[in-house]
Amino acid sequence: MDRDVLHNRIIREIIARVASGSYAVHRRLPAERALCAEFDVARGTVRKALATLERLGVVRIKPNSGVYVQGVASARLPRAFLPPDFARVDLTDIVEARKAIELAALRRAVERISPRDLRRLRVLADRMEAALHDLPAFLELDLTFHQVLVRASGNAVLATAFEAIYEYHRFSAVYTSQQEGEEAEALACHRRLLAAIEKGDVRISGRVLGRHLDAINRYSAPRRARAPTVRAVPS
Amino acid sequence: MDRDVLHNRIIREIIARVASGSYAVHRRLPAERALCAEFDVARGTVRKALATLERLGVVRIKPNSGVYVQGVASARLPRAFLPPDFARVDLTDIVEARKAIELAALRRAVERISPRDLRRLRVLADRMEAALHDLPAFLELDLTFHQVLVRASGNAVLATAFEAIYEYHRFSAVYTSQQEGEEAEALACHRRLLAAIEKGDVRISGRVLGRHLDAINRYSAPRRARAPTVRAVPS
DNA sequence: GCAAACTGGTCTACTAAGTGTACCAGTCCG
DNA sequence: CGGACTGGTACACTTAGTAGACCAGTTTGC
Repeated sequence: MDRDVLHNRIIREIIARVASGSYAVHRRLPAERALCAEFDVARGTVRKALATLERLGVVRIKPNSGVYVQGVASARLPRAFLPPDFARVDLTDIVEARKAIELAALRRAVERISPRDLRRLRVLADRMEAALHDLPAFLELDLTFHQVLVRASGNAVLATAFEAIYEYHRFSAVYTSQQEGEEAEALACHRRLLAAIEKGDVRISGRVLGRHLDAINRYSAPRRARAPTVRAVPS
Repeated sequence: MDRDVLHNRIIREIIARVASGSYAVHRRLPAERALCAEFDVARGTVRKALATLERLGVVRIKPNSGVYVQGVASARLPRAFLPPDFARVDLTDIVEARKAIELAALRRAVERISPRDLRRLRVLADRMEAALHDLPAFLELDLTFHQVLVRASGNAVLATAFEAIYEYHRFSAVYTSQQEGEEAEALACHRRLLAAIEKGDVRISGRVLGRHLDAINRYSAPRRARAPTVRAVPS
């Protein structure tokens, strides 16, 4: 029963944001005080996290100026800061698990989705369209879309399972090499899926979702398909 | 980002053990010092957890004698001590999620299970046979069997998802009313499943596992099929 | 170009959680 | 009946985290 200390959780969160691209390399992080507000945490706690992140080479701290992202690719990150067993996971594992959970959730969601959730999905699709040229934002909206869909199943157990593998999704940007233009196709998939759900069509919606998830495998850069650039070190 | 304090985790663990039947009602808990050793925690921490459990009505502390299980059925447990959204979960939700995850894992496991894991499963089946008349022990072995099976898939993402819903499994004893005799059938299922895996038969093993999980729904006491006896209270 | 706003760096006082050890007084069982 | 075991209590200590203040460089907007 080792304690999951607060500043370690912040470290993991920031690493995930860098890995997912939502904190871009060489850009400045939000100021310490802003991070405190976001995580609802004292400044000392954030500072402890940032100090560790600098030791790990994920960020560089410029006094009186800001904290700058160095990137996560070259860093050797202790296992504790990565999803469980990360070294042994590849993109197909993530897709396989997502398909298992999301397709099961979809079957229920098609029957019992609420008008409110349906509206939410539509709004998300619109926001994705607006974010077509901002990859990190697009990916985040994409994930949120899937999350809302799973919750719409009304099965809290499936939702818990989905949430548990959320970390892997965020890191999957590490494997993929999604290009401009592919977002458009992803968006179209979501629109088709949404339409099928609105019609209550289990078969079509299932097929669309399945193909959409399979497509993720195609984005993977072939040369390092099984070799993530983020390496875990023993400690 | 609220902190997950250590004594709360102990509270949850003990509640889960009571709910699953592994700590039987009216029986004595392990001594405080024994719990300390098991959880690798100081005595003050265990005592804090026990004090809360007594306030919740889950146990009764008899000074100089021991801590006795009162049961969890009549208790009103704060949400924080139950699996997420527990009030809205019924047995079919748990089975649905388990099927999604375990069947996906099985497909992989059939192809790539290691001799070591295969041996482990055989040992577990034997131990289940030995525990045929000790329901709590039997259920624990049952779960371990499924856990090993999922891990044998080699997909850490699926394993993470399975682990995340472990809490629900443990509480599913709350819903079920498994009787003597039904263990024998469950054991037979596991044996058949094992045989199919050894033959590398995806179809048969999948069908056996699917039916086995569906059978859980039949154990559910019909009169309170959707109404768990463990109630959550707002706080 | 300069002043205000903002940045990370430092310090202090405080609380809560958890460790580890020790000793007490009842209970239980061989 | 005595020793082992039980929960109850106290104490000194460490660590994590909170909350607030102030400093000295940077950045930025007027």
